[in-house]
Amino acid sequence: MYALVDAVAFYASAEKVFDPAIRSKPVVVLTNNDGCVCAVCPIARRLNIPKFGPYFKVKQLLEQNNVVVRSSNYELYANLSDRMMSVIGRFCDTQHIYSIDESFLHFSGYENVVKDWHTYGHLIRRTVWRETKLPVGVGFGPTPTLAKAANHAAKKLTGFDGVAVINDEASRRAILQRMDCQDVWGIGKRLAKKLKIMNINTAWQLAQQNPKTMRRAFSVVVERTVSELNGLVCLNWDDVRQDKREIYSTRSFGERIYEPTALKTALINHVTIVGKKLRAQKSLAKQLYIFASSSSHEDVFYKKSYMYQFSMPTNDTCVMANAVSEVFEKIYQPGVRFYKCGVGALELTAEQFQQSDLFAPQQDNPKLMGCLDAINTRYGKGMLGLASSKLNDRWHMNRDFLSPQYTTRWRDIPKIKCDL
DNA sequence: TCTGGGGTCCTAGGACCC
DNA sequence: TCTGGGGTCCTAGGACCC
Repeated sequence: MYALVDAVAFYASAEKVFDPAIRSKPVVVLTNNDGCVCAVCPIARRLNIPKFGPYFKVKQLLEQNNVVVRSSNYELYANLSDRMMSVIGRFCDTQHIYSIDESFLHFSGYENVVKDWHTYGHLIRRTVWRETKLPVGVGFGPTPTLAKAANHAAKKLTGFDGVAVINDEASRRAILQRMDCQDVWGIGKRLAKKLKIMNINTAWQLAQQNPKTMRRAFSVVVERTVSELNGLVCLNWDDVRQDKREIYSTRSFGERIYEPTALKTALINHVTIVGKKLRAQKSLAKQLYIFASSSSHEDVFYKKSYMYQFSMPTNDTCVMANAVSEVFEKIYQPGVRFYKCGVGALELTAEQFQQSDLFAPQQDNPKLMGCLDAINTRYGKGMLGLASSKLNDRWHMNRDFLSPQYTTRWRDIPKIKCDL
């Protein structure tokens, strides 16, 4: 049995944790630079605000309805996510954290431990709420895709109250018949449209298709989805949590930038993030993709990228920063209103298989990187970094509606007034 | 006045080579 | 006169997810 546990509108719910005054109000959270709406709490959902629609287009609607608007407070969300995940992890000995607010649980050998999945799901929900004040939905199913479907039912369909279980033919049918294809994990807008033409509208109808036919018509991914909907596990536990094959860090700027130093500083910061993620996964990159662009909404769209080949795979931030410096002139062009940039690590290999090269000019320094990571873990990120990442930080994001970092910054810790 | 997220995986198609 | 393959590498962009 698999379970998928995730938070209801996580970012919006996280904003409510330390601010009880807004718990009964409609709340939305914006993406980086306050660009789009990315989380809509259940109360605000009634206003039909499009998720990932640009903020400026719904600003008026939000104001008219007294919706509380917040910028993304990643420091807060990351910390609350850690707390939530550790509570959920107590309910199963194999947990896989799939995203900031979702985790899969794999129950193997629990037949005699858990008598009733509904009761167990409600226990998880109650415990997470009591200990973190975050509302979660819990879905159980015999495959990861069915657990996802049950989770969807738990949160979106009437009559489920936060927990749904697919554990026999009747429950599978009841839930899949009430779900659109597009609500199935792995079926997006485009595929749903094509399926509709074939007169496949509900998840149940999709499950009735022949997997081999679906493979021919679409891809192996759709074939697997259909099989999973029928209770055949295709995404095994190792697949679900296998290492990433690409690691990116990209970001748009708070304001357009023109200066080379500012752009270069931003790129070095991205390299720092990618390096850290690579080392966390114990991977090395053979290639580094480096790009910068103007806005795609601009009349003339400018984008330049460069694929850097390392002489041997690396996860050393200094080596990667040198690569950025080396190719920077090929990417920067004076006069361009730069809007976005980033780097990606590609062609990843495992650290344990590193082949050293006596004559390589490239100098990796794993000890230095280990020390860097240890210091930043201990004293907060950004405590120790490359000088070139601090030269000019005019490119920082806009976060006009930011809440305090209640749990990660001393001066933001909530104070309780006590008049005796 | 201006404003439009970020990450990962996959594939079609172009360029180049023999 | 008419015809002309296959592999590799790289890139841009599609598709999906949260």
